[in-house]
Amino acid sequence: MITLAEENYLKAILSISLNEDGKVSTNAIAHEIGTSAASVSDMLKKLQDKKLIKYKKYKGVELSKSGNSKAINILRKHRLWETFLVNKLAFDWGEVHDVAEQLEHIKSEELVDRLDAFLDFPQFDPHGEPIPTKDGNIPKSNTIPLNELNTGTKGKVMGVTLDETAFLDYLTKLKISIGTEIEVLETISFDQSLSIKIEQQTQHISSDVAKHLLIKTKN
Amino acid sequence: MITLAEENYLKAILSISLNEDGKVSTNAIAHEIGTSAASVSDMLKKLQDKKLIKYKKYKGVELSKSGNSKAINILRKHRLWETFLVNKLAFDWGEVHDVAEQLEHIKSEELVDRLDAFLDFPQFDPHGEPIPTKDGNIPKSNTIPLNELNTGTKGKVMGVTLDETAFLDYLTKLKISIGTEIEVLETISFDQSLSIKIEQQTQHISSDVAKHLLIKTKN
DNA sequence: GTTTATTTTTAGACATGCCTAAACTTTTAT
DNA sequence: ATAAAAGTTTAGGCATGTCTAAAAATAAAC
Repeated sequence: MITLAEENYLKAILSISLNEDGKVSTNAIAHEIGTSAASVSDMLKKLQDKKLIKYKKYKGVELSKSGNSKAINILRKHRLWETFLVNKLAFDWGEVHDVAEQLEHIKSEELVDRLDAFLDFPQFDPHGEPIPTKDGNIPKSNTIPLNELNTGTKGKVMGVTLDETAFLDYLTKLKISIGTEIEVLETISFDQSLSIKIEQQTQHISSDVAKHLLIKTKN
Repeated sequence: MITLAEENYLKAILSISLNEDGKVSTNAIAHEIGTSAASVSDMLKKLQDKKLIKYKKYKGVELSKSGNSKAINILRKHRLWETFLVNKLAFDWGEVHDVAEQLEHIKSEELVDRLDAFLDFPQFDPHGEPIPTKDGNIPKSNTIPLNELNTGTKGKVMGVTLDETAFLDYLTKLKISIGTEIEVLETISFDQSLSIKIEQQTQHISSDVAKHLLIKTKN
């Protein structure tokens, strides 16, 4: 039986792996989970014993085959529940993360399958993030982060890659949501910040914000 | 913060209180939860410290005001989730209990409110059991257990008061579900078993089964 | 009203998952 | 190439919630 804490570690390792390549460091996991490096070391030993990760002391960690499929399944459940909360219960996209963090640990394959069907087998969650399929595939969408767009390019916001209330609330303030049309007016080479046009208005955003916005360009 | 284990103890105490009156014994709780009396004793001390129960050593236990409202809220969540699973996800009524046992611990008042609205504020769950309202009221239905009906009486099954797979599967086999019309043909005084008519068929059931079937008589 | 049986509580242990402080590796800088 | 810095692991502790075995309190039986 896998515990709640173990599931959270697997999810954290997957989440870090998706953003950067190579082995995942103890500190990165500690930062992601909000715990001490010592606690992470403890847990890595346990996950190693259960063959959920590949781990050599001081050398970082990666998910094993079974650990990866478990982690992807948690991600799948998280994103399906977020979709449910927004599409069926009319939650705001900034409000759903914490509840989905709890719901993702409910154990019932039947429940997930039926929820998936109830939602009409969505491919992307309310933030535009791909929902892994039952067999572990992660749908690809041909989008690129806003900060990689050339000046003058127009496109549509297809998703965000950060699921934090503060970030999502800021987007709401900027009148940015899924589907919003954006044009890159200027990129400041000094700090990679961007001037963009949203609904006839000019806004200026940092590269930190831009890199978490997934854009589909018109071509 | 209330822990998962504490919630389960409160729920168990409430559940026992609803079936029999007077203080709840340590053994009864141990039996309900499936743990040892020693563990129950330990936990009762903790619940006492948190003022969730009224407890004197060796003298049994009852819920405090705040403990009662917390327990009723868990019951409310359990029954709302069961309703969701059956009405929206098309689960069978015998399959939902274990999943609802997990879902009932999700912490979000907003979620419960929205779920309630999404389900159109149901008063009874799929087993016919009353769903406590947000303010803690438990709706009454004018039903009586089948074993208390007089011979010759006709009525309709409005609910069951036992949420066990084996019991619910047996009912399915007898073709008994919510709404089924039943007539009491004969009661055997020796063992209180009953002959009943269901959909033109005569069946014989034990008093153990009959007492868990809630009937609304035609009058 | 004792004695016996039952129920309940305490005592001592154990697993999980977290912590801080100290020790040990690896990496970086000079 | 060695010293300093950064990262990681171990050691020892603590809280939660469980267990078994033994002690204490209550209830039942004679």
